Amino acid sequence: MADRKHALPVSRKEDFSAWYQAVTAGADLAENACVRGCMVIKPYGFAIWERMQAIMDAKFKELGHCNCYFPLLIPVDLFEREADHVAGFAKEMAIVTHHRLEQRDGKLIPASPLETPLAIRPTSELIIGESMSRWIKSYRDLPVLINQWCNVMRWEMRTRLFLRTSEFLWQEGHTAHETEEEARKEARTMHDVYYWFVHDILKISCIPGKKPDHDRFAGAVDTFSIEAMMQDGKALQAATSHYLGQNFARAMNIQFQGRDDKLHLAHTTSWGSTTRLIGGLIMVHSDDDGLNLPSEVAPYHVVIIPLLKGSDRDDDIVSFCHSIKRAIEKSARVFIDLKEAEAQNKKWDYVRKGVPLICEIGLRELEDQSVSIIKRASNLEKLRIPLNKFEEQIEDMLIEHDKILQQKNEEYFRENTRDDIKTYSELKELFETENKFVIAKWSGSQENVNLLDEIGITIRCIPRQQSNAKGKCILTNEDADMDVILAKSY
RNA sequence: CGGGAAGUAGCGCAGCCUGGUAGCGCACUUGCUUUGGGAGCAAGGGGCCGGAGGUUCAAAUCCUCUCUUCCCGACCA
Repeated sequence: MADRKHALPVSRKEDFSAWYQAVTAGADLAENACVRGCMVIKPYGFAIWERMQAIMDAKFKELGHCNCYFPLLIPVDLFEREADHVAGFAKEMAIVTHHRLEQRDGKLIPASPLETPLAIRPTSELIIGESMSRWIKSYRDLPVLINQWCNVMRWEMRTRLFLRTSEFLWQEGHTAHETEEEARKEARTMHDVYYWFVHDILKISCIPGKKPDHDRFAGAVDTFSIEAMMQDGKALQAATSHYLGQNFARAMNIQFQGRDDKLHLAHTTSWGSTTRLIGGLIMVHSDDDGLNLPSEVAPYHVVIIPLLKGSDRDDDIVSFCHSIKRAIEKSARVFIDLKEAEAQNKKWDYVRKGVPLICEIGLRELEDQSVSIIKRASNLEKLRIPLNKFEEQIEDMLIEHDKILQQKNEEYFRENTRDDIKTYSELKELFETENKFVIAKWSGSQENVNLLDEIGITIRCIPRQQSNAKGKCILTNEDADMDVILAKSY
């Protein structure tokens, strides 16, 4: 099919970055807003986010978390309480300093300065901790397990739709526990939840692991992440969970009276995942025809396009489309596109939108009660089957769709992961021409970590799954037995 | 925030050097034709050329400032 015309004007191979933008625009997911660094998430893109939310939210609740909502604005002096935390976020903080506009010479000028400037939340550990400190008196009040779905703002220098925008949507879970063990278990559990979501739901091959010390969340004791490989070989951090120790409890005075009658600081965690996951989906599963969506998060599983010719059979064709919808809607989200437009153009639009199964229904299908199907994940392979078979097979077809996406990505992941790079010079040489995931040994020493900076590589994580084999550190050549993943990252 | 490029109709671009009433392709509207694979012909609609200032009789075009986007760095989910 190499000679087939593709649905996008630019391929992954030609220009990955332009391709990414073409997929995003072609699927009508989002666009740049008139505000610097911010995006407008359009209906189809937001529908994907809503699917993600629904799935994760149900899982969080199943695990005992409750949703709530905290203010967008955080008094700046709260940040003075946690030194590492401020250090991490200060540079990208947006601050509200005034509360009033006045008109001067036809221009609006901020007028009344605030006594205490307010930060637009970059994350909510502090303001949630402030509440927790009042909620928690006794060990009987623990654990506190909460989550919020909201927006946050980080003033990034360089932005890209979904991957890095000044404002983005996310969920942030915050929990407080009686013991370190319990809090560590929570951070680990949520790390598992994210792995499940990214791997099992989004069908993205990824590595769960711990961040090296120099790359932890600002104020955390341990940070865990999910590292996924994009189709240009770069790593994308897909979700993180943190064990915060007693750092935030100390800063915000989250104390409780324990079983021993004494006062103790709580152990807290936080964990988050963002609309960046959509960027990850795009860069993992899309191809030169556009987006490709795993069924769990696809707004529509099946789109039916009637082929109408302005004849007296048109009504019959449309009713047949409704029969098809009724036959399969128990097992699939179905949309009949009745918009007056060229059927061919609609077809290519839905190809770009990554709809798993696109059905074209005209006179022929009406005559013999069959369905013509284009399988998005199988290089637009076409087949025609009787409606009753379609009804029987729809679930299997979606499972097959997901399997194809998963297998393609697994294969790519496998082919682009190297475990044979043993020395820094080999590493340097490799990354001069290619982007790969490299599994190598690291001593854990901060010494020579700057060598990685020089070649634009980072230690993505210390994978949870360790080989336990002995070897030499790729940076210092000392004996080392810890495996790490090295890669370029987004 | 440093280095580079670009902003002209919804999208992609030409025009700018050498100032003189704003163009092309796609998309959109209408009509006719076509019709199982991203249609053809014809007629239309849509832009004070990113914004502000300056030079000039006259600015899309020259000058200054500014905003935004894209690419390469640094920073980050």
